[in-house]
Amino acid sequence: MATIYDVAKAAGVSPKTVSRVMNGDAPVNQATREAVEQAMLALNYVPSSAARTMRSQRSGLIGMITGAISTTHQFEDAGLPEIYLVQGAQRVIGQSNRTLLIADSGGQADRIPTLLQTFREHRVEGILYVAEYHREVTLPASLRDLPIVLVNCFDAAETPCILPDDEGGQFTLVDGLIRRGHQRIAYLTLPEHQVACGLRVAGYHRAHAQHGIAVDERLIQVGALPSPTHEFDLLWDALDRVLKAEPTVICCANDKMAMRVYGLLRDRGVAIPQQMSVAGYDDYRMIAEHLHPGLTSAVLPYAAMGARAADKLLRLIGGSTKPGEPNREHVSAPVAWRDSVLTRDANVTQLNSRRRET
Amino acid sequence: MATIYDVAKAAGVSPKTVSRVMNGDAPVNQATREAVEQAMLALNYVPSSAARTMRSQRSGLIGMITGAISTTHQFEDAGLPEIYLVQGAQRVIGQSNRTLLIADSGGQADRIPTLLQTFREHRVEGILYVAEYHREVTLPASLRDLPIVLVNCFDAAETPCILPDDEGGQFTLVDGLIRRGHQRIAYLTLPEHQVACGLRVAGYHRAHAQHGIAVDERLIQVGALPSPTHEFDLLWDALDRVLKAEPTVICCANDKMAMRVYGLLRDRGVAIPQQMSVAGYDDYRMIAEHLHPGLTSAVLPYAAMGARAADKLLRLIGGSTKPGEPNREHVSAPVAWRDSVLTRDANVTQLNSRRRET
DNA sequence: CTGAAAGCGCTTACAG
DNA sequence: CTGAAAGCGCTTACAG
Repeated sequence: MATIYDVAKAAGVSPKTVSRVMNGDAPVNQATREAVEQAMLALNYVPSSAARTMRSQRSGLIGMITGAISTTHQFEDAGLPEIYLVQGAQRVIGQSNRTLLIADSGGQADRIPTLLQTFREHRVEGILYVAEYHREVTLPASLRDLPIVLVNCFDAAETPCILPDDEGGQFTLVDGLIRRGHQRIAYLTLPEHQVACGLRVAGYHRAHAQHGIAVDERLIQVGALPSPTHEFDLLWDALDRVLKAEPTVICCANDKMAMRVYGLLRDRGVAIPQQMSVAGYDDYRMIAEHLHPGLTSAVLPYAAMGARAADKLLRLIGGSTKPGEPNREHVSAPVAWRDSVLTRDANVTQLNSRRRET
Repeated sequence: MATIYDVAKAAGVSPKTVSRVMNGDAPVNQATREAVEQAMLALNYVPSSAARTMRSQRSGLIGMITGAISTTHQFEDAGLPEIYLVQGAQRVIGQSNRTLLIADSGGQADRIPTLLQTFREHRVEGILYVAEYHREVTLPASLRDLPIVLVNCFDAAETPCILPDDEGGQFTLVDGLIRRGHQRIAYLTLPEHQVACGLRVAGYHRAHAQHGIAVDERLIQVGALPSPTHEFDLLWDALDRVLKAEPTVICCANDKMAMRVYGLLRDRGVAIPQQMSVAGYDDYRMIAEHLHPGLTSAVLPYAAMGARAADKLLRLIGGSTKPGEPNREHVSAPVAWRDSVLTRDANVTQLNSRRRET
């Protein structure tokens, strides 16, 4: 494999000049440059990032660690759309001429130290630490010396992090429902210990308050268990309870629950959306677009979160964080309106066909 | 940051001895070893993979390239479960003490050369090239000099590849349906130009032949378009046509289509599975487990394919491919049986509750 | 605008 | 079982 010396010799210059042409770190005479470029092409020269890293002490590598990519699914379903998170991060990192190294804990927390060791051997310049769902985490103490941004999680030490705006997402959804003529809005929530649960319920209340509508607490029921065992039984009962409070729309904690609710409502002979509107959360397109009718859902903005996190990390590394920049950032997202929600009031503007609003 | 020299000095040995302790490439006296290990710990020593790579000329890096992770979704839905593929590959590669570098073409083919350049700069030892669906590809000529294994795709040059056994998967599904008392089995297929379509239809026919059942060709209809536009209209018509042939079960080209069929059948007042059984393909658990009733589906074994591909690549790199090893390997998978399929014949053993068979 | 020398931190090749 | 010397392929620091 050709080295910088081979190129230098072929072009009749010094290695340092070849280096200058590659890196553009100093002016090079046009003719010299062309000779070098020709030599590089002729020799099929590919610079060695190992040599570059060793000498410059900068690897150009960013590590992303996640148990998300492959949880064991014992307690949680695969959070597959988090791959959008990878995608968003990679775009930003690629633009900064760096490379993303991805490590997967396979859902086994005890593998994380090994993965971090690999990152260290590769001298990563910073780390993106991704959680499979919005939660609090505790970082291994060994991570304290590296620039790090948490994604979809936060810690007590106020490590910089990027979070979804769960409160705002549910607010936007419920606000939109009210604007479409709904007044009795049921909410089948996540298990109460989940961070997202409290935030979204708060958004649900804020939307009601803003429109001066009193909340009937019977409309809010837990619709999912921490473990998926007997999930359908629980959901069936929760659905029973909210139906007694006579809602016109049922908000579900996520799209998977909405999918189950579709089945249960149809078993009861309830037509969607004519007799009951349904909404989800996450906007997993694999689900939302293929359900019939299409599912209205609050977007969980994974790609944007990944991009924002990468951005923040690069600024941490570059030492260019803005003065008043908060450690915790929340990413907002619109609602994807589809046909599962009926606009009830004929006087309300027809907003109902596949449109997004913020 | 501590170097091997710092460790050597602290332990009172030569750098080469430290190297031997780390790599286990030669016997080291027990006492010496302990002194070295203690010094490494005390100095918080982390070896530099850049230095190691440069001197040894082996990077320990495997590149995975995929447009899959982030297609633009113009023509195809996100093939998100392919993340299982990453997971399967990473497990095997991690076991070989190597590190996986993942690059994402973002669905833009013109970005691939840049990504490959990055891989080359990092001196990857081999490449896994992943397609978003079972298809033929043409590799860039520049890839000819690197060990490479295609995953979910193949090329005319017979590059080693790992493919799903689509024929066998559909055979297993239809065979299982027949054993459960179904004789009139509808099949809503993929668009005909798709590689998987022909293979699966062949599996459908083989299962019928094996049981001596003549195939009514009206039962086979194309249920999806290459582009998702007007997909529901097409599916509605295709469903109409197969229903006229009076099936007892409808096989769908994939789980997403099955999800749409659930909705359409229910609009017609057809109960699943009491009046009509339904089966899918892919076993996307995010869909199959949350539909009501749970969807029977042929498994698309992404994790196994990733692992097999990594395995094959490592053998290519190590020069330890078996003598008669074929270039193309097909990965078989079972069917995940769930409640969407009714066992029709009371005399048939009850096989019907959430079991897997090969 | 260009170059000569040194060094990043390991492992190789050799010697004992 | 252990070590001294050299070199992997770049960029740094300096000089002109």
